[in-house]
Amino acid sequence: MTANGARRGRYQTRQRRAVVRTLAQAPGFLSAQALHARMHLAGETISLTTVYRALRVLADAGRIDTIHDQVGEQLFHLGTVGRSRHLVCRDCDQNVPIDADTVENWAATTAADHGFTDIHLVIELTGLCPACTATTP
Amino acid sequence: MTANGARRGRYQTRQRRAVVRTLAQAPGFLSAQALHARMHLAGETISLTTVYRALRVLADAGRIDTIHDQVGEQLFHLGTVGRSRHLVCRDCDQNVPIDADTVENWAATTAADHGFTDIHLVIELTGLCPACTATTP
DNA sequence: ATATCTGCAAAGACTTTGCAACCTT
DNA sequence: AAGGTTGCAAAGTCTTTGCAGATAT
Repeated sequence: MTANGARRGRYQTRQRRAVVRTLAQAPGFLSAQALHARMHLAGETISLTTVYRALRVLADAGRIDTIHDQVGEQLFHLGTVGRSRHLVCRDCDQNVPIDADTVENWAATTAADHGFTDIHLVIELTGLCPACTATTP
Repeated sequence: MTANGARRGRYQTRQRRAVVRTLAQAPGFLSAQALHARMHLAGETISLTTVYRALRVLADAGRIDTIHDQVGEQLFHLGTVGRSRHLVCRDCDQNVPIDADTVENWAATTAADHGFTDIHLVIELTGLCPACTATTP
């Protein structure tokens, strides 16, 4: 949208390297705020603003996956293998990446059958993970 | 979270009826703000606060599906899991009911593979219909 | 009559933006 | 040197909450 968008992400900086490194060490998905907190604990010096900007650059470049938690907070995760989507636990937010080829093919086929183009599929699959299933009445 | 939660949704009010009615007439998913705007256009008098509260009541009661858009805004949709779904045109809102057995089976299988229970699947499939595809640059 | 709802304004949480100084190339 | 990047603070979204008055049952 902005002409400036194309120019972002050209320089390597201590902060951006740190963001990628921290993201790489994180187990699952992190919110921008959680990532920032984690970096601080690790002794990194970086502003929340910069974390957000770095994440946007990474997202624009397709280097990270993003999903949203139930409150609408964005969650980020490094390393995208294909267009993996996620299965999220409604209780503890634990999430598992899943292979969505089946649905995506279905979506593409279905849409094409009706002559629709420029398909966009939003899918949210939630449930209770094994642990929460056990502890829920 | 609040013990008060259980007491919500007991009274029928003009505003809540209007929320449900408007939601029922909407083609796909709407954000709280969009719903409020739509209601205003329709001549309804209701505050944004009340829209949010009504939506929460409906969501708590399981009467609406909620997902999140790409910016993290919550989107609501009356109706329900497991029913016939729709393919919606992003330009003209025209929608075609589609058979979602394939995805639903996929969802159930995938979730079960990971030990998840109480599965909830929300999908929104949009695109440009033949007519709009033709008239769009 | 009483518990629930509504609306306003204020507060909260997350994210983005303006701008001067600082770095990377 | 040139242009992207950073950090701070301020501003912007979307959403929730406190409270007094209005409303549903």
